[in-house]
Amino acid sequence: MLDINYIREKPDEVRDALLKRMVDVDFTEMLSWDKKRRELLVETENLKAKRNKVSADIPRLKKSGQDVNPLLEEMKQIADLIKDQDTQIAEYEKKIYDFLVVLPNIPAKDVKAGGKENNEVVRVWGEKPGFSFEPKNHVDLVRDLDLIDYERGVKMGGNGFWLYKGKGALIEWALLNYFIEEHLKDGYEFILPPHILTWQCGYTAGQFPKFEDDVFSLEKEEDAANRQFILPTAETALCNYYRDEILREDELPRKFFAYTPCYRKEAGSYRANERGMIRGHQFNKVEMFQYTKPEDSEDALSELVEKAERLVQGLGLHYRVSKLAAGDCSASMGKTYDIEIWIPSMNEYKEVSSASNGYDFQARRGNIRFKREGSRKTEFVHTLNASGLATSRLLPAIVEQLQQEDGSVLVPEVLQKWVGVEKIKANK
RNA sequence: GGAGAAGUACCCAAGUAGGUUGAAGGGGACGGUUUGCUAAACCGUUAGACGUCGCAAGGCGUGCACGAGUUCGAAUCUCGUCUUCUCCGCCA
Repeated sequence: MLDINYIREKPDEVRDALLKRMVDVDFTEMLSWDKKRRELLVETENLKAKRNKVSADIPRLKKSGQDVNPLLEEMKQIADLIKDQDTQIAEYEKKIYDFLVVLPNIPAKDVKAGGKENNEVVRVWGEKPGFSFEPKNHVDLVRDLDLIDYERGVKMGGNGFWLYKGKGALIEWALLNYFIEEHLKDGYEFILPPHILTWQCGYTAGQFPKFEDDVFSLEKEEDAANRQFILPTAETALCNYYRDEILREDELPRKFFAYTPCYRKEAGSYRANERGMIRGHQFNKVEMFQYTKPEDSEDALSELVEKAERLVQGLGLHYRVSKLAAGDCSASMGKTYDIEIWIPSMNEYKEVSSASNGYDFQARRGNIRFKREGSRKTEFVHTLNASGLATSRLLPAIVEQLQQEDGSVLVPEVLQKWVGVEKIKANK
């Protein structure tokens, strides 16, 4: 949620910033509602002050034997007036809320305007593997090596699902263990959150109300706040850990990570070139999350990117880091770096981690604040998240980048203690 | 799923024939006195938060789980919701 005070003071600045995301917003009408609301509010609060005063007087006057009936009559009218104005105020508030709630975050100053095409590669690690033979794509590789079963996955879950088996399941599990081990080393706290969340969680994270159609919802409850859905990323859960709480300065930064499967509808995003495990309705991910003081969030973002990079480096896979243009950042985020892994058969880099600074956007929605030592004021914290990492695209990258001429695949050294072998060979 | 009970500030907890409760009292925390230091004792402070007006000092409004309602006036009465606990049922 954007700060209405900021919009009030610098509407043009906010407008220009959102234009970088190609979102054109005219605040004129909204600000007129805001003005009207505050005028009404002042009036109504004065009436309430009077009501409070008179209501306190009444028992006293009664005691002294005075006739209070005319006063009661007058107060009745004031009560009606208050009620009427409260309703009007609520209407304005609703309109303002509806207007603001769908607006995305303001991009950071150093983020480029425009969409995807303006993303900027800031770093490349390793090199594209050169093959002296005809390399296979991951769909064939995982089938030949018996790591993934697409057909039976679809039989069980329908289109968009697969299942891991044997060494495939072991590699997947090894990846998760590897991530967990690294995050623990860095002092992050391990969380296993609920996989079903209330609507409020999605709201805080900034996914709702705009992107409700992207998640799997459970049966609809009439009461919006109690509606539940299956989480699309652990960020949605971790972002709500401190919802409606006030932290002490010395509690920050807070660093968490969580493992959960991620469930997404991905409606309409199927493309022929995304067969295999590039995009499915369910994938595994370890997610990092930080709550920081405002002045620390830039450094925290660097830390998260670095951590995610180190994980990929540990696997020995070629990747690059892109700084996303404003329009390609997700709605809640003001700055995002993607770590993209090389998938040889697709001749493309695919995101395996997205590290973002949400600044105070989510904190405002979730009312997550902190208080500085010795200060009475509260301030919003900053929230950051980064995948560390998503696995469903790592397995394809591993098998494709590390495939050998004989059709086998090398197991990255860091995973060997869990997988139990150095190389996966076809059974046949 | 069924039946009961409960939800008051950091914690515990009083408070129902609606009206000086702008929520008692305790604990804790913080400050002070005493002390070589600590403890104890004693004295004092402690509703936070949000909104709004104001250059400011400060004023006003809202707040007793949440949301509606009744009333001139609600922690207190009515309705709905949520959460927790106990018991029963079902079940991995």
